[in-house]
Amino acid sequence: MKIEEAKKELVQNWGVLGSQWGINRTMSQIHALLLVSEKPLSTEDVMNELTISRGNAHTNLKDLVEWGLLNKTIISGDRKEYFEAEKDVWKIAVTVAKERKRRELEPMLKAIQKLDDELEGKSEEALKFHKLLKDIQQIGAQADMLINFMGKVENNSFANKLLKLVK
Amino acid sequence: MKIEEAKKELVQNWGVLGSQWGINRTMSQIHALLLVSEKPLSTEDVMNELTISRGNAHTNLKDLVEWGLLNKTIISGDRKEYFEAEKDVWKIAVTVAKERKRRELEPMLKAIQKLDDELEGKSEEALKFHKLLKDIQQIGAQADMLINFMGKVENNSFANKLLKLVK
DNA sequence: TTATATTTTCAATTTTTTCTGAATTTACAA
DNA sequence: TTGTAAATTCAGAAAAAATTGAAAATATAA
Repeated sequence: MKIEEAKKELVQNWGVLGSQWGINRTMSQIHALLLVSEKPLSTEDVMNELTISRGNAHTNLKDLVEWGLLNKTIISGDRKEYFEAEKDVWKIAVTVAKERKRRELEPMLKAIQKLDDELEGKSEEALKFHKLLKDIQQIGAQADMLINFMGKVENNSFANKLLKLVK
Repeated sequence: MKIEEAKKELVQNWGVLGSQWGINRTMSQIHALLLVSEKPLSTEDVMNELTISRGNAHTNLKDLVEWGLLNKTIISGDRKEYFEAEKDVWKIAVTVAKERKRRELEPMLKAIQKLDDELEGKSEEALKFHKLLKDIQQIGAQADMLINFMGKVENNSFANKLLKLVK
């Protein structure tokens, strides 16, 4: 298989995976496209590569920058903006984990805390429900620790420690 | 806040979280409903609690059983099927992680393996792309180890080891 | 400045996903 | 068996999400 074809397939697969995990397919595809691109691409390049509209390309590029997965770059003598992706897959994983925690998990955990604070009654049912809320929070806290740890170490260091942990 | 109201809110929040992570909102809500329910519920109960149609309730209950998050139970002298949820939040987390890995991550990793196997050329570009594929696979392998480990230990044991790891 | 290239916005449209509800099938008690 | 309650299916409807494309705003080189 030619490299161009292989890259196209990766972009497709990445798009599918994203959509299964609640991330807009185009956004994942743009991310993959820039991940495999040797050089920064302009909005126009992205439009052409993925055959999508200007508005769509623009919105998703902007979102990816907000996620911290892309950077804007300037090419001197060129008026256009260019985008390039973080290429370190470990860093990408950490960034995505942190962002999803911040955007989606944390609001949920806050809501649970609020529920627990406001919960009335001392019935057995109330106690069970309280325990459920605490259990969910505990798992949230563990995920948090894990993500923080991931953010602090390099990939290989994480792999080593994980290996020891598993044994 | 009354317990019934608190439970309803949890069901709503759970639904939102699910939809953000690519899981149909109704499915998450049904799961939460059974998670906070003191007793098994029938399809009819679920329809009434969430004000959804029979078809919708049926399909999502079936899917939840396939995910391993619900069990069918029989109440003697009653012709209806009842459903009850696994209540151990740690086990739920492990089940969800395993299922998502099996259904979504593994197909992606297989596709990547295939791409790598079939990749032609020894150009610098090809080597870089090859490295990218390997890096993605490596992270997949780490996620796999982590999930397996989670499946083997209890929640508190995991928390302890994680704590040591982080230090 | 000014002309124009580029970016941004967003109402309307298209696509995808989810849901409904009635018809069909299946399972059970008598 | 037979009658009926419950489970299952699925075509069409509704809702939600994504996308388009053109108009407006902004930025830059000359």
